[in-house]
Amino acid sequence: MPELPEVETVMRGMQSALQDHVISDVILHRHDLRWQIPADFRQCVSGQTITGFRRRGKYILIRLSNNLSIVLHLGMSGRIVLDSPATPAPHEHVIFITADGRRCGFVDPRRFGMLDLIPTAQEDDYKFLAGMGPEPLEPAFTSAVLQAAFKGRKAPVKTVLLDQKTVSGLGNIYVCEALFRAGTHPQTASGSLKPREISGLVRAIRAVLTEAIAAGGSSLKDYVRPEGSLGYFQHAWRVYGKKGEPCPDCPGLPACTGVAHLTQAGRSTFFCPLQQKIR
DNA sequence: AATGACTCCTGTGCGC
DNA sequence: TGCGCACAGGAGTCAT
Repeated sequence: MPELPEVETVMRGMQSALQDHVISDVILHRHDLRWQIPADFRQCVSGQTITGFRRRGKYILIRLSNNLSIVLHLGMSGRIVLDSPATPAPHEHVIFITADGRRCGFVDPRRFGMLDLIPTAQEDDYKFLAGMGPEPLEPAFTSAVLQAAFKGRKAPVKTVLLDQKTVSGLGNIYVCEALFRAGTHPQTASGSLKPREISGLVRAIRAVLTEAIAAGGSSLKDYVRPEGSLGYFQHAWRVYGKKGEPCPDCPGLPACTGVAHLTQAGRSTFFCPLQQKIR
C-alpha cells in the first residue's frame, strides 16, 4: 500500500507531468471519499496553474496559483493514472483535465483516500499535518528525536513507529522491514530500547526508504506508478508477507525457524525470531 | 497521557 | 463451479 516511497514516487511522477500546467477543469464523479470533497473544489481549482508539489508524510500537497493547496492522500488503494482514457475507469472518482488536454485520474476502489483544499500558507497548520512527526529522510529525524519519542513508552516499537506522530510516512510494510534490518524485535517495549539500538533503527529506516524510492515505489497489487508502470520494490522485501520462508539473514542456520507472523494492534507483523530478539 | 478497539471500503483469495 | 467469509491496511475517532 502507498507508504512514503510510493507517495514520493507518485508525487514525482505528477510533478514531471503537471508542474506549471493549467487545470482547465475537474470532473468529480463522487464527493464522498473518506471525507467529503469540498463543495467548491471544482470552482476553486479550475483555471489555476499548478505551481509546485510537496510531500508531507503520506500526503501530497499540490500548490495552485491562487495560493490554495490541494491535499491528496491515497489511502490504501488510491492511485494516480496519467492520461486516463475518456471513459472513466472503475472507481475513477476525480479527473483533473489540463489546458493541453491531459487527463489525470484519481482511482481509489476502497475510498480511504482524501482530497481537500487549504490555503498554501497554512499547510503546516492543517489538522491532519499539524503534530505529525519528522520526515524520516530529513536531518531533523535523529536518534535523539526518536529516543525522546520512545522515552517512557511501554507500547511495542512496531506500534509506535506506525504512529505518524512519531515519524511520518512509515506504514506496516516498511516498519516490518526496518525492524528486521535493525535486528529489533517488534514487540520490544519502545522505552526499553538502548540508544545504540535506536540509532541502528534510524539508519535502518533511512536505508529501507531510500532504497524503496530508488526502486520506484512498491506495488502490492493495486499501486500503479504515474507513468502507468508497476513498481517493483516488493521483490526486495525481506520479511513482509514471507511467513514460513527462510530468513534471508540466517541461511542454513539450524536454529532459524523461518519468518514468523504475529498480529499487533490488528496488523500483521513479520519478523525473524532468531535475528530479532527482545533485549 | 497512553493505549487499543473500532470504523470506513472493496477486491482478493481461501475453504468448503 | 460457486458461494461466503476472513483478510488486507491508513489513520482518525472514540473508549478505556
